[in-house]
Amino acid sequence: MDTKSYNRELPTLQDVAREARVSTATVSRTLNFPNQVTEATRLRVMETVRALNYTPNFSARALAARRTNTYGAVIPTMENAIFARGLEAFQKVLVANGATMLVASSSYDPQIEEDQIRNMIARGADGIVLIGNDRKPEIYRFLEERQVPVIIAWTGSSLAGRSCVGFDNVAAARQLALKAISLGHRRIAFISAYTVSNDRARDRVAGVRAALPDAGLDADAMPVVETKYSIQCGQDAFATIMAADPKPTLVMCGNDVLAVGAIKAAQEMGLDVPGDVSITGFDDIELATIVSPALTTVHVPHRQMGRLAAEMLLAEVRDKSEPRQINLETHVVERQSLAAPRDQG
Amino acid sequence: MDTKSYNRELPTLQDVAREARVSTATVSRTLNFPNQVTEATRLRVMETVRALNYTPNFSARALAARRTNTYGAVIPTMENAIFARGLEAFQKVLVANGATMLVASSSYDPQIEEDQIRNMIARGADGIVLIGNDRKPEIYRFLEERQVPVIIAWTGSSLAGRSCVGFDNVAAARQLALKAISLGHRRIAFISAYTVSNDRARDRVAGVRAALPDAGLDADAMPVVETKYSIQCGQDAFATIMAADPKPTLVMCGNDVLAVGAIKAAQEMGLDVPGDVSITGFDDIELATIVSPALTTVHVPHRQMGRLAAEMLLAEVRDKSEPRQINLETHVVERQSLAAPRDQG
DNA sequence: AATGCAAATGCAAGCGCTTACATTTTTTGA
DNA sequence: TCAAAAAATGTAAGCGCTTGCATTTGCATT
Repeated sequence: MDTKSYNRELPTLQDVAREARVSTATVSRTLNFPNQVTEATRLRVMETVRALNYTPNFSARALAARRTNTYGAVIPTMENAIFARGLEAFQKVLVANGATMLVASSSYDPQIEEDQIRNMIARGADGIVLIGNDRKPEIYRFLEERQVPVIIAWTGSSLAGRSCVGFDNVAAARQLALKAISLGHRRIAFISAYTVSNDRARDRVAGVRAALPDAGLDADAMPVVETKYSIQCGQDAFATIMAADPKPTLVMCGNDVLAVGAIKAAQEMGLDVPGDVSITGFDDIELATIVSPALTTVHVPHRQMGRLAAEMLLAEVRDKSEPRQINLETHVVERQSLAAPRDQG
Repeated sequence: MDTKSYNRELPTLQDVAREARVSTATVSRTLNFPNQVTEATRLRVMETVRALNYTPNFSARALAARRTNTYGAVIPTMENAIFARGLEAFQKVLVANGATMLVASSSYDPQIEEDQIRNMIARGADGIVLIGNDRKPEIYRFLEERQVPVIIAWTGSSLAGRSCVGFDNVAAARQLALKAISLGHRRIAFISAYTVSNDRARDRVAGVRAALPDAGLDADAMPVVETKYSIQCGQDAFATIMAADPKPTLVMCGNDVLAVGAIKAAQEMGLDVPGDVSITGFDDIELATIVSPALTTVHVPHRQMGRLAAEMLLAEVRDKSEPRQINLETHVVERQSLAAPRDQG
């Protein structure tokens, strides 16, 4: 026998059992349900565990227990701080409960998202967090078939009694639009992320549209440019929008990243923000306070969503608790990028 | 028997084997080594797989094969875009190779980092990426014992022949400092992250110190304030530093986030940047171009590091390739926050 | 047609753990 | 003090897959 590789073999639960002179069942129980075991046994087993430097093999545990203690999150991108923070909070709760997080990003691509979801399930995720409602029904069917608890985040309402934790994108966008209207804005344009398979983006546009009739405006007349989420795209979209005549007095953006791009573009065009044109964002990430003028935007409770998503998931898996729908508050954060229009044409 | 739960049972490899009239070994081979199997068999098996909607159970696979096809990354924080981007690139390569990423963040806390590392290993990560060299020797011993390949990222040099992919923090910081010195700066202060158990932070300070003698300055005389990485902390640290007399003409920062805080603080104090005081960053994240004045900083190849880390890890695990040490280039990005000092006192 | 060899397939033993059920030990209370 | 109940422990059957080795099949060669 090869001594070297022999030495490399990791101790198993069997080894611990033999050494501690108990059965493997007792070792397992000591590790998983310490109070089902006499104190004397527990001490002896734990001592052996330490002595052998034993660590349980999670694959074996998962296979036997039919549970991985792993929870997945499939997010659109890690590059936007808003998701990064949600994740950080999500992870914190999981770790505090002895669970592990699996992360994957889909780059806003439905096909990649589907692959990632299936992959996570194949890897035995006990539960999963997804962003937004929009995806093929068969994915939901698949998830139900596998009986994997799902939490839809970033939206306050979901269909079919699915759990969700988020906020009302329509209402939030509407609220911001109403504020702008009350300041006197009448020519409003919108830079949105692509709305196909992105209900959050769609809802935000819809929210602004919903506010327009209050000011006697035609909701359908609002110019909307759709693009990808990036600063550069925001810049380009802004240029497109400002080519119109008459120009809008306010350009609302689907998120802060686009808004930062818009501000940059405006400044490059020699326009004063908010003097010549107002710009608003959505999310309230750190960027919003850094850019100059600071962004008037909607504050989204990212950390809270991450934390609650983890708690709900754990509750559903461990305590078999019922699905819940949590709708959090958002609020408009007023900074400098939105002001009354100079000419109220 | 409960029909419902019976129906819920997922098909196993056994089921596929029975249905396709082959042994389980053949199904396994069809899935893992398709070219070891006749085309006829392969087609029949794959057809059955589809018909039964079979998905392999990763825990069982991992247990039997002694490999999880999972790779871990333990990073200080997800909230800094620089790590988020590295991760995104890391994941992309893994996914393209049929592997999965496990992520954990340590909040710059060595104890949490250690726990996370052990946890990832317990979960059977086939390889792991860590940021920087600084950690207890026993962690490295543990990793060696388990024979888990490790890649140290964010630094171009590592001890004991360990793999690394990164850049020379000392040289990069020195280069930036030299540029500042050539502009005429003599009173330089530094805002650093805590340097305990953070070799990158230490190296950056050391790099600036190394540049000072060139200008006939005393390296040890440079004021250094250590703090946590956050905009707020950068602001506070800047205030502390500017309380000195004479004030520095240049405040260099350990990363862009701190630098943005410093710029904010300067502006709140009514100081013009770079007129009254120059400020530099490190990392070159998006923030650096958004803040006004835009940051002069060191560009760090985050995406490339993430990509290479994944490739190296896969190579070490799958092809048993030897550890490599990759030292990437960095370069100074000149923007507006660094200029010649007004008074060359 | 017989032979030899390589390729394809099958057999069955685990991988390291959990857990239903059986057995033993301890506790309880009359 | 002793039987019954409760608590602790043990037994052993898997969980769903991979893989070394044995067997069968197909094909080229003689």
